[in-house]
Amino acid sequence: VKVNRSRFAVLGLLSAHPSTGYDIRKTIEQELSHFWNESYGQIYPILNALAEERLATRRHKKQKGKPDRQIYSITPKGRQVLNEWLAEPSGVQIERNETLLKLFFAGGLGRAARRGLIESYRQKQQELLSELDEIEQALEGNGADEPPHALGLLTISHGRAEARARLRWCDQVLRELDALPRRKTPVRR
Amino acid sequence: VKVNRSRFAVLGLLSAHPSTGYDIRKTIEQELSHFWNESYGQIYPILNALAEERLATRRHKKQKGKPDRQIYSITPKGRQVLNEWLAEPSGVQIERNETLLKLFFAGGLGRAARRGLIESYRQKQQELLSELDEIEQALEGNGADEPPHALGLLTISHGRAEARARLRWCDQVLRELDALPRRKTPVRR
DNA sequence: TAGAGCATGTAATAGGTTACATGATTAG
DNA sequence: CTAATCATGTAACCTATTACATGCTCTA
Repeated sequence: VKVNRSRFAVLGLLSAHPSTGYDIRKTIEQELSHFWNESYGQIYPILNALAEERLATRRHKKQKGKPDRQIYSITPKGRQVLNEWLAEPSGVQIERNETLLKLFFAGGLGRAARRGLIESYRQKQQELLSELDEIEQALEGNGADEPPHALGLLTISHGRAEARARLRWCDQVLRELDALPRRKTPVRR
Repeated sequence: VKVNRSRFAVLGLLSAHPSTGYDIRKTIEQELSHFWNESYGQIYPILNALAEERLATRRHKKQKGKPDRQIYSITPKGRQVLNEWLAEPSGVQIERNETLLKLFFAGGLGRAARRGLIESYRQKQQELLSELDEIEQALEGNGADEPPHALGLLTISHGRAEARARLRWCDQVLRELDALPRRKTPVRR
C-alpha cells in the first residue's frame, strides 16, 4: 500500500482549523519545517482534490485591498480518513544524507577537504539547533490564550536529540580523521 | 546551483572499481542502504549518460550461461568531476519524518494509538541498529586481503548515533505521554 | 520607490519508484 | 519443481520544486 503523505500533511493542518493554501504553507514553514516541507505546487492541487473527494469543503471569502481567500474546512469524513492514516504505523523511510555520501567516497580527497566536509556539516547542525529554538517559540503559543502545542514540542525535542547526536559524531570524526592514514584512495576489492 | 546527486552516487561507486549497473545496485543495497538508495530505473539511464559525457567508458563483455555485462569504468575527467562535487559543501536537506508528522496531528487520537505510533517507531530504530551491524560486516572486508573501508565505517557510526538518539527520545516520550492530559484534540488558535 | 506581504494558481521540469519483459542457470 | 541470482533495460506513473503570471497595500 502506497499513500500520498502530502495529502495528509494538508489534511492534518485543516484538522486544527479552517485554512487557505497560503495559511497552510505558512504554518508548515513556521512549525513543521524541521521535518516536513510542502510547496504551493503541491498544496493548491491537493486542496482541490480534497474538496472533490468531500474530505474538505471550500468557501470563497471576498476581501478588499487583498486578494480573495479560498477557505477550506475539514469534513467529518476527512477527519475519519485522517485518523485512520494516523493510526497505521509508518513504513521505514531511508533518508538520504548527502554528507555521508560524500564522506563515503572521500578517499581521493585531501586532508583539508575531508575535514571541511565534516566541519560544514557540523555547522549546519548548529544552525538547525537555532532554528529549532525559533520553532519552539511558535509552538509555545505567544498569545496568552493559546495553549502550547504539546505534541509539536515533542517533535522539537526529537530534532534536538538528532542534531546533538550528529554534533557529537562530528567531533569524534574530526578527531579520528587525523589519526587516519593519509594515503591515497583506499581502493577496495 | 542544483545538482543531480544520483549521478554522483553512481560515479562515486565507479571511482572504486569498474562495475555494471547490476553491481552498483547491489553495492548500494549492501553498503549504502542506511543513508542512500537508487533503483534500476535511475542507475541504467545514468550510466548511459555518464558514458555519453565521457565521464565513464563502457565495454561489453560476453558471458555464457549468464546475460552479457556492460562494464563501466570511470575516466580521468569523471574522477575530476566527482572530486569537485565531493569538495563543495552540501546544502541543507530537510528530511521528512512521517512519524513526527503523525505525532504532530495525533491530538484526536486515543491514548493507545498515540503510544503505538511511538512504539512502532522505536522498533524500527532497533531494527535499523541490526541492519547497521550487517552493513558493518560488509564494510569490514570479509576477505583477508581486503582492507576495511574506514570512511564507510564512519557512516555506520553516524547511523548508530542517530538511531540511539531516537531510541532515547522514544523512551522519554513514552514516559511523558502518560503524564499528558487525555483531553480531546487540543485545537489551537 | 522598491520590496515585502497577501493570495491563487499553473506549466515546465526534475527526480524517483514500480512493474514489466526476457531468459538461462543454479540451489534448495 | 520453485525460487533466487544473474543482467539489462524501458514505460508508466507518482512526487516535488521552480518559475511564472497577476495585482493590491503597506512599510522602510
